[in-house]
Amino acid sequence: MLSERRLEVLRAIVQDYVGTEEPVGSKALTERHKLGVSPATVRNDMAALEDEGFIAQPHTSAGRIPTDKGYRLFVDKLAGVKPLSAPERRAIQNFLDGAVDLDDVVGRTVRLLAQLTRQVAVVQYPSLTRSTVRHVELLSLAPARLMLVVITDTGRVEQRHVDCPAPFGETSLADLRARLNSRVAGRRFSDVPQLVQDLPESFDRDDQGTVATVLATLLETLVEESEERLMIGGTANLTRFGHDFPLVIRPVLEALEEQVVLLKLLGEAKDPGMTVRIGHENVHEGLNSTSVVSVGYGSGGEAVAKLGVVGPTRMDYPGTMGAVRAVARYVGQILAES
Amino acid sequence: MLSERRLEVLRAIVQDYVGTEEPVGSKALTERHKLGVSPATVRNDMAALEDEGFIAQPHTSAGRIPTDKGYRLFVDKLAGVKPLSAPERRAIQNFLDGAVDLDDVVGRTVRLLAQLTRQVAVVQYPSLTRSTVRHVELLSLAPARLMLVVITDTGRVEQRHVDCPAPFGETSLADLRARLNSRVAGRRFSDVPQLVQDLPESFDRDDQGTVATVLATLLETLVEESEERLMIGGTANLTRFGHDFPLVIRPVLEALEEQVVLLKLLGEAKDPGMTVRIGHENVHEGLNSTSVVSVGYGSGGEAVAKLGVVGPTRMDYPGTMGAVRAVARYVGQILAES
DNA sequence: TGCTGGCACTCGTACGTCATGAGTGCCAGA
DNA sequence: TCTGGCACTCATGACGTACGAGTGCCAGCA
Repeated sequence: MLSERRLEVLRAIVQDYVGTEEPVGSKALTERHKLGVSPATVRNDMAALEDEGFIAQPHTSAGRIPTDKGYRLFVDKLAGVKPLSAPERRAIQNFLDGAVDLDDVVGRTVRLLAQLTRQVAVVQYPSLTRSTVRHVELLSLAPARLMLVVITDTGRVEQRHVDCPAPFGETSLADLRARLNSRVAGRRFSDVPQLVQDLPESFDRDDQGTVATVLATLLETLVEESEERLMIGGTANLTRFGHDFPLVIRPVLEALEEQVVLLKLLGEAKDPGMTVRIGHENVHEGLNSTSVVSVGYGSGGEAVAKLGVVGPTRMDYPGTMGAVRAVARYVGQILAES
Repeated sequence: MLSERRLEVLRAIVQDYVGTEEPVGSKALTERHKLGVSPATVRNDMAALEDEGFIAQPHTSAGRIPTDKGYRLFVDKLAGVKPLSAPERRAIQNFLDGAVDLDDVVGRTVRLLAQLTRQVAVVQYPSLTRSTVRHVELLSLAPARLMLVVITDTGRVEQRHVDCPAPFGETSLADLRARLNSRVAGRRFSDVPQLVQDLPESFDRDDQGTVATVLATLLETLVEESEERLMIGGTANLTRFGHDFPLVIRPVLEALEEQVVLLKLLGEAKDPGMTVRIGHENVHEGLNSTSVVSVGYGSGGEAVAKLGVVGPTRMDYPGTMGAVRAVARYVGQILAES
């Protein structure tokens, strides 16, 4: 087990390195922190920390930098979550309050998060499957062509075209619309498949095909992965990655463009609270030199989606975690109000 | 006026520089192109081209690179638009045909354009004001709370909450919905303000306030600039900008994050055909080292929005212009079908 | 047993020198 | 008007050197 002081040394190394972006040596450490011991002692501690794999040397005669394992220990044991200041909190609320619709909420959230953390922000739209149905609308575009619009309690709107196997009258349409809504409105999306299962049977034979097609389209919109959407922002902050950034930035940008990768990234987080993935803990290779801080958010007690930031492993973890948590809370509030 | 051969020299310089990313000298030029004259002659031509401001030297003993003015001449006089190959065209069509809704169409278009041009792609959603209304839907969320959903012929869906000054009954709601649709369905959005102007008068006094509020919200969604949306992609291609890219990439990423800047960029293009803005021709400073190729697209004869790419001034103009034009055409087709 | 000062050693960085060669401008001659 | 020749410029890369930050180790001390 590492002694109290060695942990203190690790904390000091992480803090200094995050601040300066440069390997930190024993002398500089004793000067900037009141460790109460000499550089020589710190050197011994550093050697021990290096043996354990918490820090590393870029090259022989340089200072130490934390490894992923070192950051992990720092996040788990040595640092808390830094709460935002009151003015910051007020700014968040003011900024989010002006949103007019869901796209606007998500867009503002992304910008806010990117600005607060000075990193790349990722915000997932509220999941359909974890939301409840507010309304299902059916419109006739042509005799055998319908438009299906689904609206959730979180303000999300999805629409699909439906090509009917046979012409579908206005009365049948009104009928289907009414019955559909009476069954699913207010219910959770995940329950919809069962709730509508036997619906076609109660229609005229002529209309059964169309009803079945409509329902099939409805269920299609709920398929996991294809129903997920997200928005990213603050990519300009990638330029703050460090000196070696030309090599690092490309795979990160590529990863950020693949929705699938990002969804996995956010989805991986099984913990209902905040999740921090550091460097190689990220499965995706392109993100091996980044850390991801993510958390669920929701209008009620339950999370309907996730949001987070992607930054260099050398990031201000307490501050970032504080900002992510605070933003998630306010977004949840906004959604609940709408 | 520049002689025929000097123009030929400029064309050769542009082509070589775009290919190699390195300043091109007189000797290399005569070797790679059949100009029929010696390097010394080419040197004289180059000196003339430099006097006219079409090319420049990074430093004394280096080759020449085209200036913005040089590229401009190249685009205007020396190069055509390179049509895509048949397989490429087929690939475009196949890829776009799979889209399920407008978001999907725009998303696919962005990815396609980024992939074809290997540059950053920007696609604007069909403008509301230039589309026609397919349907307006009103839903009751609470006694004094409505949701307004607007659907366009291009498949775009916008929704807004409406807080009513007084409770609004189901029958009034159905009434308003029907009257609203009979007036505006199939009409152009830009005509909507006049078409609904006198609508409140025909309602009971109790409901007039609510009707007015609904109409105000409807008109709000049509306000220019706030109604515009767009999607970008292919930012990973920014890493192909060149050696000096760390300095260049940041302002570009920042510009790309500001919708306003991008909308201006696309909107600036007054020409109904393709527009090319080279380097400093872009008003926004961050984009001074980029070129923007943009073009309008639409379901009918008229453009409902624009799309384009942002890349280094040193880009393959004929190829890029060909790809942009082809994609715009196919997107127009897809929208017309939906 | 743990801390400290001292000391030799490593090695990345900065700097100055120098040779190389690509590329130019200019000029005289065809 | 084009061409070959020639002197000149200057960025680039290789090489050697000095510097200094930082380390590991050891002997001495509490």
